[in-house]
Amino acid sequence: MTKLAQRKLRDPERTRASILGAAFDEIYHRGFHDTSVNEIVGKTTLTKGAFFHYFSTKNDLGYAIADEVLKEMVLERWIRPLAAYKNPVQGIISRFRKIIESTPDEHMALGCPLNNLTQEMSSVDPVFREKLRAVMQLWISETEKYLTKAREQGYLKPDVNPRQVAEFVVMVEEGAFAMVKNLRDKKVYWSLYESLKRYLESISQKPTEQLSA
Amino acid sequence: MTKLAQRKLRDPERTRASILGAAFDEIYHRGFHDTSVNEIVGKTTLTKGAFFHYFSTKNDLGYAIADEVLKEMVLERWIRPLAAYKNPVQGIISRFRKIIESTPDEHMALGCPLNNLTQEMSSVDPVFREKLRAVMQLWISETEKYLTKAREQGYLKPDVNPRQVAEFVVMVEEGAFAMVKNLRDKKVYWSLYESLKRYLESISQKPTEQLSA
DNA sequence: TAGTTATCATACCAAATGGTATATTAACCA
DNA sequence: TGGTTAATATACCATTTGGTATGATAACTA
Repeated sequence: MTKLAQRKLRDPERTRASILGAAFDEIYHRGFHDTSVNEIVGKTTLTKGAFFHYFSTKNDLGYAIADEVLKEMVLERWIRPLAAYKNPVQGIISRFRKIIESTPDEHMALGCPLNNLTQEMSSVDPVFREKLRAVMQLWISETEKYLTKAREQGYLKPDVNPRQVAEFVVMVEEGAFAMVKNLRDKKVYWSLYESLKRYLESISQKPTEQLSA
Repeated sequence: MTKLAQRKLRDPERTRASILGAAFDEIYHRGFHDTSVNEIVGKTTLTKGAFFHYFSTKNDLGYAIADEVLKEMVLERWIRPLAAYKNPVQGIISRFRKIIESTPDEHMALGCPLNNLTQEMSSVDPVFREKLRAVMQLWISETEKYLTKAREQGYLKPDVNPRQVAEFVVMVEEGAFAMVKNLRDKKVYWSLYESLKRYLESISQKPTEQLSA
C-alpha cells in the first residue's frame, strides 16, 4: 500500500535514470535503430510523455547514454580496478581475465556496448561520433597513464611507447568482445587472453630492485 | 545510341550484381537498418520491382551480401595475397601494411564491412549470425593454414599454437579498423601495425637452414 | 493557500518503410 | 510465329516510427 502510493510520488532523477537504464538495455540487445521509443518506455512504468520530457529527441537519448552510461562503464570496468595492482601490466592482464570470467554467457553474444554503438552510429551522425570518440580517448589515455607508471617502475622495457601499447591494449579489449560476439564461442576469449598475455610479457621485464629515490 | 538501346536490353546477372553492389555500398556507409530499399534502387537505374524479383526480402539481400560480397572480399584482401610470400608471417605483416596504405581516407571512417554488419545484425537475426560467423571462421581458418605452414618451415617458434595466433591476428585486423573508425585518426593504424609486428616477431624465429626432406 | 511550474499521461499525426498486386515488355521455346 | 515465362516498372498499402499537442496532476513558491 505504502509502496504503491509511493510509486505515484514523483522522483525526477529516478525517472530519468529509469529511462536511461531501460534504453541502454534495449539498445545493447537490439541496436539503436532497431529499438523504438515505444519499446523503451514499455520496459518502464512510464509513457512517451515522460520520455520526451527528459530527452527532446531519440538521438539525444543516445548522446546521454554515451556521455553518462558508457563513460562510467569504461572507467568502472577497465580503469579504476587497475589502481589495486602494484604492477599495472599485471593489472591489465588480471582485469581482462576477470572480466571474461564475470561476463555472463548471455552477454557473450552482445559484444561491447561502446563498440556496438560506434559501429552503428559513428559514421552516420557526427554528434555520436564525437561523444563515442571521447569515451574511447578516455579509455586509452587512462590506460596509458598506468603503462607510463609501469615503465617508470621498471616493469616495462624502456623502449616501449606507452601510448602505442595503450592503443593496442584497448583495441584488443574491444576486439575480443567483437570477435566472441561473432563466433559465439567463449573459448575464443581465452585464446585471445593468452595472446594478449604473451604480448604484454614480451614487452615486460623484471624491475631491477633499485631503492626508491 | 547503341549503348542507350543496349541499356534497355536485359541482363539479369548484371542487374542482380548492380543491386548487390549498390546495396553493399549504401549499407557500408549508413548501416543496414538505416538503408532503405528505396535508397538502394535509387542508386541504380532500376526500381523496386526489380529488387524484389531478385531478393524476396530485404534481409535476403543482407544474406546475399554476407555470402557473396563479404566472403569474397575477405579472401581477396587478406588471404589470397599471402600465397606470394615465402615467409607467411612476413606476409601477414606486409599485407596489413599494404591494406592500410591502400585504404582511402574516406573509407577510414567506415570501418570493416564484416564487423559493421556483425555488430549491427548478429545479435538480432540468427541467419545473419550464422552467415557472418561463417565468413569469419573462413578468415581465421585460412590464416591458420599459413601459420601452420610457417611453423613447419621454422619461421615460428615450435610452441606457438597456429589456431590461437590466427584468432589473434584476425581480431587485430578487424579491431584496428574498428578503432580507427572510432578515433578518426589514421596514425592509429600505424601504431597498431607496429604493435602487431612486434607481437609476431616475438613469436618468430629464424628458420634453421636445414635442407628440405 | 493560490498560482505557477515541472512532471508525466493520452491521443494523435505525418512521413517513411518493407512489402504486394498488377501491369508491361523482353526472352525463350515449341 | 505464338505463347509461356522471366524480368522490370508502377501504383498502392498497412504498419511502424519519431515526434507533437494537449491535458492532468504533483510540487514548489510567494
